[in-house]
Amino acid sequence: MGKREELVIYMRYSNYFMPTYKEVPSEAEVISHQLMLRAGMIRKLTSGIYTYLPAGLRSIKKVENIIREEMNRAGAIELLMPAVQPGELWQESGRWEYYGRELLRFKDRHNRDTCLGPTHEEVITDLVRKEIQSYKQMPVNFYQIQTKFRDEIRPRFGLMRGREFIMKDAYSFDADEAGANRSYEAMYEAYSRIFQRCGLKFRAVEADTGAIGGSYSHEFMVLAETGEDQMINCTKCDYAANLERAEIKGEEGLPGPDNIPMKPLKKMYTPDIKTVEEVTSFLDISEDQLIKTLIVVADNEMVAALVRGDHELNEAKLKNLLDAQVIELASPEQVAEATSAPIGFAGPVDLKIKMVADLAIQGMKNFVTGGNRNDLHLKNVNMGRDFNVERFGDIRMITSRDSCARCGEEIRFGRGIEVGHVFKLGTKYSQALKAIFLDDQGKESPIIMGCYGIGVGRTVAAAIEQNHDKDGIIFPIPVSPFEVTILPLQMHDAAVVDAAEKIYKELIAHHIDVLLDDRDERAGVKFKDADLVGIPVRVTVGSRGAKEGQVEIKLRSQPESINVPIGEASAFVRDKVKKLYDSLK
RNA sequence: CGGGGCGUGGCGCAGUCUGGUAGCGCACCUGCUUUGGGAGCAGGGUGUCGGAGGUUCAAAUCCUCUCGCCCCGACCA
Repeated sequence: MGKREELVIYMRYSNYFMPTYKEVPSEAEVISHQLMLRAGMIRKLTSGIYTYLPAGLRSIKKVENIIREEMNRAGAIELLMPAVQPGELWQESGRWEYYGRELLRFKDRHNRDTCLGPTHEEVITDLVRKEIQSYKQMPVNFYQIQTKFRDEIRPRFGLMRGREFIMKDAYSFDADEAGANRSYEAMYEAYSRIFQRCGLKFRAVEADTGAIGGSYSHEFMVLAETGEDQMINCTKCDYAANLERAEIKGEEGLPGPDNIPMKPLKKMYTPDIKTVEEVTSFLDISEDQLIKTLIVVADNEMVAALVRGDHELNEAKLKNLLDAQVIELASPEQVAEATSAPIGFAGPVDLKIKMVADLAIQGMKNFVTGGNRNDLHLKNVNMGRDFNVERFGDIRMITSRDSCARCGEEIRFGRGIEVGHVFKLGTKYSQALKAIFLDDQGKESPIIMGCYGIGVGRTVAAAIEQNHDKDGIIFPIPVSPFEVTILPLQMHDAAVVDAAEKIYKELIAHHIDVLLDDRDERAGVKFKDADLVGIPVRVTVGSRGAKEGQVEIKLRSQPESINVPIGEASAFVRDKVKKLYDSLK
């Protein structure tokens, strides 16, 4: 940072703007949201849309700068794309229809379809197809830090899930698979460094690729109980995945022993018995002797998905297995149409639509299913004899009884906040938008892409979620709006004010971000605010100490404080600051 | 989009059922005292009761419509 002198005046609390709340605003549910409001970092304008107040903006900028440094170090090049985008491009990529209602669309004065960019694959690919023709121009990786807009169904948790938010997005372009993999690895490494430097406890987990599409991806999850995403990790090896993606591999996936004889099929009268619980208790069987038949609509085609009674369907996995764009559970009317029975009585026997089954079902014999007729279930149903499925696949949610898909050891469930996501996109967008290059043989191929996002505001929120106590935020120093705060407790005592000013000026001269709380407030108020905002290093200057030439230095993260002579305070503080940074390397 | 809830001073809320001059705490302003963990006393200002329409002698309160926000669900980086 340059121009330190200009900042000096702004770092006096009396000239600053950091309006704090004593009370918890009722609208805030999670701790990071409450604390950011209370600490005067953000204010809401409307649902999911926030103003970053000066202190909040400082934190945001700190994260942005860390991202910038690491992206640049990884060889990515910064640019800035427009927030407003022509619908035409989205129609060309096919996402105008598939992106859904989060894409905020409107018409300009010429009645042209227009949208606010929720992401920038289309725009960057359009740029690249116009500018890059040869393998010699690659690899290249462009990134930007920019405001995105996604018209979320339900914004919540402050900056954690806003509609308007700041995101770093990067897009890599390579001439071959090996290069694309290197680009991906470089971003994976950069992300690890970024979150490490932000002082976050995080984990990279394998993830589903979702609406953006593509072939391979990792999510960077900040570990937090209040996280919106569930994930699993192996207690032994380093396998970790989000719940949608978590693979299941076990002996149950193998065909069962052939020596269990098939019993004759039996019809069971089950009046108004619909749910798995009702059926199993009515027929006195365990849940794993039952097969659930779930009817879904995959790209307008009805498909039946079979999973064991005690298992849950994983729609993301099913979507991938079926290679579908959109998948949703069928409505009661659609279920009735497909099974000629109300919901609760669907079964695979004599079902006319496409059927796929979970791997866990392969070994099952003599199980119970719905009978495709009101109040009817079937007992002793067997695959092969009574019905056949088109294919088997891993289409269920992982459970705590499952073991690690890689090494077979125990897995653990946890929650996290997704702060970053890296995708290997492949050629999905380059093909759709015709971003073609000539290789060294003079042959045309689509460029191989990757895309890489980081939620900047979400990263700040996640840091707070992970670092706070009953008094407020305990900022990791790289993310804190200020590195140091000085509290002169008696503004009418010249010795106190002089000592505080002296230390303040010395720290400024040494390029430390310091906030001097020169308000004419009582000591308690200054302490409470300093704790609430979570500035990592606190210098307290009181009358008694000043008379003896001492000030008190305390870390926000530690309970104890230490007295230091006024003349040594600046050097002592700078050393503390350095150590706090060093601890995150 | 479905279900639930809430809109009363800057913030947190009471008052609404049972209509009758709009209140409390915090914050804010003035004065005095106080002064190392969100001070005390005294005085003061602060409201289109989300908006529109209706019922009524009279509406924050009852009725209709509408807007906004929050929570749960589906969905999603």
